[in-house]
Amino acid sequence: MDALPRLGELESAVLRHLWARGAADTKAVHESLPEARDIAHNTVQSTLERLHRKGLLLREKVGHSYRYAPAVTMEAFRARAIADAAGDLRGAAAEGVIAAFVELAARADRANLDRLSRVVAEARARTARRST
Amino acid sequence: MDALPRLGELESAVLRHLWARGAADTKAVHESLPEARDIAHNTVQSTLERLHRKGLLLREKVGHSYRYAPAVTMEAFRARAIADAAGDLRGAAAEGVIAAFVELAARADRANLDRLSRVVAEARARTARRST
DNA sequence: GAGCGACACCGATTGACGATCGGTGTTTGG
DNA sequence: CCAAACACCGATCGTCAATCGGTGTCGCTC
Repeated sequence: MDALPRLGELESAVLRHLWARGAADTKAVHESLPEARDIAHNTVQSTLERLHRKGLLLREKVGHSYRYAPAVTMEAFRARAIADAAGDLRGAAAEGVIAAFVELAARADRANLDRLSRVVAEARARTARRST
Repeated sequence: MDALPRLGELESAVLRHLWARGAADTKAVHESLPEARDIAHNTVQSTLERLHRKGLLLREKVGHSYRYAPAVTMEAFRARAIADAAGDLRGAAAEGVIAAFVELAARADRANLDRLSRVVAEARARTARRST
């Protein structure tokens, strides 16, 4: 699992759009971009290509144009971004990072403490079953 | 709390060094850099200046040179980086991000499940006390 | 089957920004 | 007062995203 490539503004916007609305071709993406962005069709296409080259989009020929779809879910992407930001998660070094994350999550939404408990329990159950 | 500025390779290395060894002047930082990095004194100085401009380093005149020190702790920096990477952690959107993070942490080190449980419990205790 | 329209692909340009120094001026210690 | 040490300015280079224009190709329509 490589580190995530750096994304530009437009790249992020396009990716967000595809996560929100699912697969789309260049034209659809172009038209759905905020009016503020007065961009040529070509520019959007270049961006889709770049994201495809970076492995963040899958594409499939439909008719004679391409249909692009996210190669990773938004959740997986976020998780990798967090992992990159967090650095080493092994050993004692993980302690501070985990504390920081829990603190942040809890501050954003108290319900996240419950979500964390539940998810941790599920992960434990899964691991236990696998190791049985 | 602004978003963190993007850091280059050398910038990160310098910052890491200052976190590890504490405050230092240009010469000390330069000399402590990996031998592999055959860099001019000037280059290190420019980098220190850039980090200072970005608000990541404090500096104080000592004699006629500067002594640089981190403006934020490594933990605080990491926490902000994670916050930037995680995006919205409120409401249902948090669910996936949390699941992804736990999955990642558990895969890196099984002990992280225990760390998570403990940290979550502590956070809960803290919150409960505060809201009492 | 020729022509047109829709697209993809390639290459060029521009603008940020980090890395890297050289040169110049100033400050400090002897 | 002089020389070494150092900060600061400005220039260059490399990388990379954003942005298009031009060209080639494929499919559909008379």
